[in-house]
Amino acid sequence: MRWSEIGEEACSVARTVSVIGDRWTLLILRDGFLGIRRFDDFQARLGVTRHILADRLRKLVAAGVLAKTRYEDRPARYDYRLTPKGLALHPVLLALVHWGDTHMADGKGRPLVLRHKGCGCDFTPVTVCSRCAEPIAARDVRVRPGPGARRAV
Amino acid sequence: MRWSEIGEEACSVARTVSVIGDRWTLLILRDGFLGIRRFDDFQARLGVTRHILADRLRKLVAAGVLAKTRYEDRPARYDYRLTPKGLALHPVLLALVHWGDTHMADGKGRPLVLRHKGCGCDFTPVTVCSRCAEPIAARDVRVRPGPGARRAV
DNA sequence: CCTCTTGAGTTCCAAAACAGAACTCACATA
DNA sequence: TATGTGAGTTCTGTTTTGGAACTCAAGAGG
Repeated sequence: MRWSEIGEEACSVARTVSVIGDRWTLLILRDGFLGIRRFDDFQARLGVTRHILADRLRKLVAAGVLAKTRYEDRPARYDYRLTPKGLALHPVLLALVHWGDTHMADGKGRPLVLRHKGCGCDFTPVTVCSRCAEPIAARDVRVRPGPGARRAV
Repeated sequence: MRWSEIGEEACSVARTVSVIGDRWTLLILRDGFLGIRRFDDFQARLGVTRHILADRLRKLVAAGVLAKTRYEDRPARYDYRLTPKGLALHPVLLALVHWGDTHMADGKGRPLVLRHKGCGCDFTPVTVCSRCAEPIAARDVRVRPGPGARRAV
């Protein structure tokens, strides 16, 4: 199967992966959430080649995750900022950060500390059930085919 | 920068991406959470070429996300199952599924429905603050360098 | 005994993606 | 006129994929 085909699968993970399932794309999003907007800033922070960066930004814009806006005329200058669809990826990034902090630590402590403005405390993200608000573990979830399924699980 | 170097960054996202930031790896994990364990089952479901699958499974085992166990002797047969470290990726997968359901839907409804055994209801995952239990939005989070940081954010 | 099947891979080749560096283009400043 | 900046594109050679066939060990069928 080709990369270009996986977005057509009847699976939300496959569709999501078709948009963000790339090392550079995930790092671009990380920097996007940290406030990076300009081409050269992404390039300098990521160390990605300019060619690949241009390609990934184009794809993220096409997917509606980033919006390219002209922030200056003469000379024309553009930046890339997260759309509402892009901002909705925040839980994904929080989950990645938390897993990395917990399972890929190097003994020097967390590279970043997250503070919740709502309560003023440093926090870690917790995934809970939308119905009962209890934390969810892998064993607590039963999966079954939904209306959009094409095959049995 | 090469793929092999990004795991050394002082960033939990980069370290996490160095392990799971690959289209096939994420789909392997998806199937792992759905109970797939054997080489040929992964291959048939994913449509990935066998040597890429062998490579990704090897890397996931090396990273401690999957464990390769002999489930039969004579002939020797092995399977791959999630370790506790791998099971800890569950929130990442839930976040990916939820984003795909919400933002990549094709109008046919959700491919999978998740039921929480704890309360017996179909649910969606919600990311909340570990301190105040309120849902977290991107705008509610302030990020600052932690003890493991190597540079200012 | 000989062939077929299953599970878990490995090997080979061509096609695609990538890294690194240099180059373009439009304007701005010294 | 020379230098710099932002946002890319082009060129070249190396890696990584995709696709298909092949290996190996053992059990099953005839």
